[in-house]
Order: sequence, then C-alpha cells, then structure tokens
Amino acid sequence: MDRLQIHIVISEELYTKNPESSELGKKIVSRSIEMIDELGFEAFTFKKLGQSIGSNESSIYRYFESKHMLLVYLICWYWSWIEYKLVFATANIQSKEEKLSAAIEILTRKVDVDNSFSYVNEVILNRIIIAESSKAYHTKDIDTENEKGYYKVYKRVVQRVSNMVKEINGEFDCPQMLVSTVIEGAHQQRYFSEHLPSLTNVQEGKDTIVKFYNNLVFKVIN
Amino acid sequence: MDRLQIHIVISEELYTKNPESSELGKKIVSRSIEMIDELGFEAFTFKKLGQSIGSNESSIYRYFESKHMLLVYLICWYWSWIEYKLVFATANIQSKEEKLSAAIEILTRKVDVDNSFSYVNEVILNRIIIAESSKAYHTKDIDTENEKGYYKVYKRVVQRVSNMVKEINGEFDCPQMLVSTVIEGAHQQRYFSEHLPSLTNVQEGKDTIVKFYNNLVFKVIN
DNA sequence: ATTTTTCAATAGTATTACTATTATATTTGT
DNA sequence: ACAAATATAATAGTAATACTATTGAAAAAT
Repeated sequence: MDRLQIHIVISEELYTKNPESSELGKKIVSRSIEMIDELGFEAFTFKKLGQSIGSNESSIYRYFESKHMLLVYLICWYWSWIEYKLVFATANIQSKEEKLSAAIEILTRKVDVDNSFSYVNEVILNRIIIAESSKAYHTKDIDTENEKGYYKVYKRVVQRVSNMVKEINGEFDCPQMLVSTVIEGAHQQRYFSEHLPSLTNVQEGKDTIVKFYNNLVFKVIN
Repeated sequence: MDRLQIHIVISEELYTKNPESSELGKKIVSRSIEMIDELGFEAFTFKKLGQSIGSNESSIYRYFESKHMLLVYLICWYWSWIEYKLVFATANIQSKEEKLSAAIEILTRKVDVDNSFSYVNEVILNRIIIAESSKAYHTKDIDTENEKGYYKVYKRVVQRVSNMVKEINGEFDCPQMLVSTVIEGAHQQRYFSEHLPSLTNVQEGKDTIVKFYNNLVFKVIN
C-alpha cells in the first residue's frame, strides 16, 4: 500500500503544469470547481473559465491538456482527500466493526463543511464527484487512462475498505464489489434524492443514506 | 400503474417525428445504437450517422431534436422492453421470493440474446445503457426533463420491483433505494469488470453479479 | 390539374475544443 | 549590470461539432 498523501500531492501525469506552482494555477482549480458545479460539465468551457478569472483560455491549456483532464485531476484530488479522511477517522479504533462503520460514514455522507484545504472547496467538489465524475471514466479512453494510473487513488480507497471487510469476515467473497457498490450507490442516491426522488426513500435530515448503506454492509457480510 | 407496453410504444415527447413511421426512422434508431456502442456517445455525431446510413445529417434532425434526445429515446425504449420482460418473467410465480428473484435476474443479468424486436438490437442497447445512460440524466436539464416524464418508465420499473419487496417485507423502509441501488450497481459492476476490474470480484462465466445482488437483496430485507 | 403538404438535401452559422505564434516577463550566466 | 536563455501568458487563430435556415423535389389532398 502506498504512502498516505497528507498535502494532497497529485500525480504529474494528470497535469501539464502543476497548478499548485502558481497563483494562476490555484485560481484555475478553485474557480473551475465552482463553475463546473454552476454550469455542469458540458456547458463549462475553458473560455468561460478564462473570462471569469480574468485570464486567457490558452493560459489554462498550459496547466491542463483538456477539460477532461481537469476533471480527472479534480477526481484524483477528491479521492486523495477522502483517503486522508478515511485513514485518519479509522486510526486507533480497536473494534473491527466500528472501524468499518466509520469508513462507511466517510464514504457515504454528504460533505457539508469546507475544511479549507487551501484553495479547494470540498463541499462543492463533493457535488461535482456526485454529478460529473462518471463522465470521466465512461469514455472510450478508459482502458489506456486506467493503465496510466489515473484512477489509482480511487482503487486504493476501495482496497482499504475491502481490507476492513475481510478483517471482519475473511470468507466473504466480494469485498471490492460490495465497497464499490456502496460508494457509487451512495453518490447516486444523493443525486436521485434531489432530482429523481421517487427512486429513493430519503427523509429530510435523517441521513437515511448513511444508515441504509451501513445496515446493508453488515447484513451482507454476516 | 400504467398499461404494459407490448409493442414498445414511446411517448411522443421524446421525438420530433416518430422513427417507427418510416424506414429512414428505423434505420436511424438501429444504426445509432451500433454507432454509439462503437464510438461512444461523445464521438458519435449525427453527421457520421447520416454518412453511415446514406442519408443527410439534417434528415436525422427531423426525427430527433438532438443527440441527447436520441439517447433519451433509446433509454426509454430499453426500459419499456425491460418492463415487458419483467412482467412476463414474474407472472404466475406463486412464491413471493421466487418472484423477486426472477425480477432481480432480469435487472442484473447481461443481455446476450438479441430477441429481434424488429430493428432494435437489445444486446448492444444493453451495453449502451451500461456505458452511456448516466450521461442522459447527469445534466443541468434533469429537473425539467423529469417533469416532462422522460424517465417515467424507468421509475415505473423500480416501483414494480419495490412492490415485490414490500410484498415480502412490508416493514422494510427503503425498497426504492434498494432496487435502484441494485439496478445501477449491477450496471456499474459490469462496466468495472471490463475496465476497472480491481473494483469488482467478477469471476469468468459464474454470473457473480446476479448472485451477488440476489444475495444482497434477500439479506437486506430480512 | 393545381394547391398544399411532406420530406430531405444543401449550405450554411455559432460554438467549442484546442493550437500556433508572438509578446512579455523572469531567471540565469558572465 | 547586462545580455542570453527560459518561462509565461496573451493574441489570434483552426478544425470540428451541434444545430438551423432555406430551398427544391416528391407525395398527397382538393
């Protein structure tokens, strides 16, 4: 297992020029998060982003090869941050069950506090992951991009939680399948609850989603 | 509950001109299914489709307002067809458990026989649903489109299976959530198993996905 | 037989994603 | 300190895409 990333270091493959290396780069990242959330990924363009940060379209291409790569960068950032939260929240918990429960909470809850990890607003980024991240990997380039390691961090998060499942029940055959079902399911349910509510049973203020998936996991593995 | 659609009748809102009303229309639908599968939704264009069927780009706009609406049409077609399969496969099953099990099988299995419902290849369409359908509803227009009833059939399928769950356990709080988790999860797992296999535990030829979700449902509702 | 309507092709336009080139800072070497 | 080298970003593009306006021909209705 790779070393945990505290300062959120993003693999060089994901950018042309490191956005952390300049003020403009940070502005690109932080404003793009806001704009993708506002406009949606399709309507978001580098031109609009450039206008909004008082910079030129082509300057943004110095940092990111395409808006697709910018999205991949943001996704990687998000999962690196989640991995950090995950390891932190589950450290020093003795009970295997409590540990897994804490992990599920991290993966399924709505992010509603911006921890102000510098220039990235995690609350908005969480909404982008929910609404837009599937567009990053539902592409014909998925196989080559996966080989390049673009989705390494996400897979590592799944692996970490799968290991917790295995700790509780070593006989259980499909831990990765269960964990990825929970992660993606929780995101989808949050989206549905806002836009296609009849596909869910979310109740106001009760954190139905966290409870549902927590209950689901423990019933399935026992 | 609405009447079951045998001949697969698609709501008029989804097209500009009914593709079933002409040979060109049917060709547009059947060839678009093949091309979206081959190229992916992003690279698929009406121009390429026109060239491929020996017709003009603009002729296709007579039938569908945009490539987005064509995708919505295909999704609606697919779920109408699944609804038909579902009702057919679960009719006359006495045992509530067997009935639900049959439903889960329909929702989670890979479509591998083209039943030749005229000009639509369901095997390829199933692949499109898995790889591309999320792009249809992860849009800023989702709320207005949902109001117009574009996703009615899908929601009805979820409702039908939720009712089967309720039949078995009337106390269970989240049937829609469970059913939509299973449907979307199964699709995602099929995609992952091909492109991001470390997120799954699929074994060759064993239909792991059907068994996993069948087991999951019955453990969760009991 | 003439009008009306349907149909699809041509030839566009506006926008988008991306690039080539040039201008301007900034750093480096001497 | 000052020229050379490098890094940076702005201008001004191009190619391709999504979509539209117009026109001409065929089919249907009167």
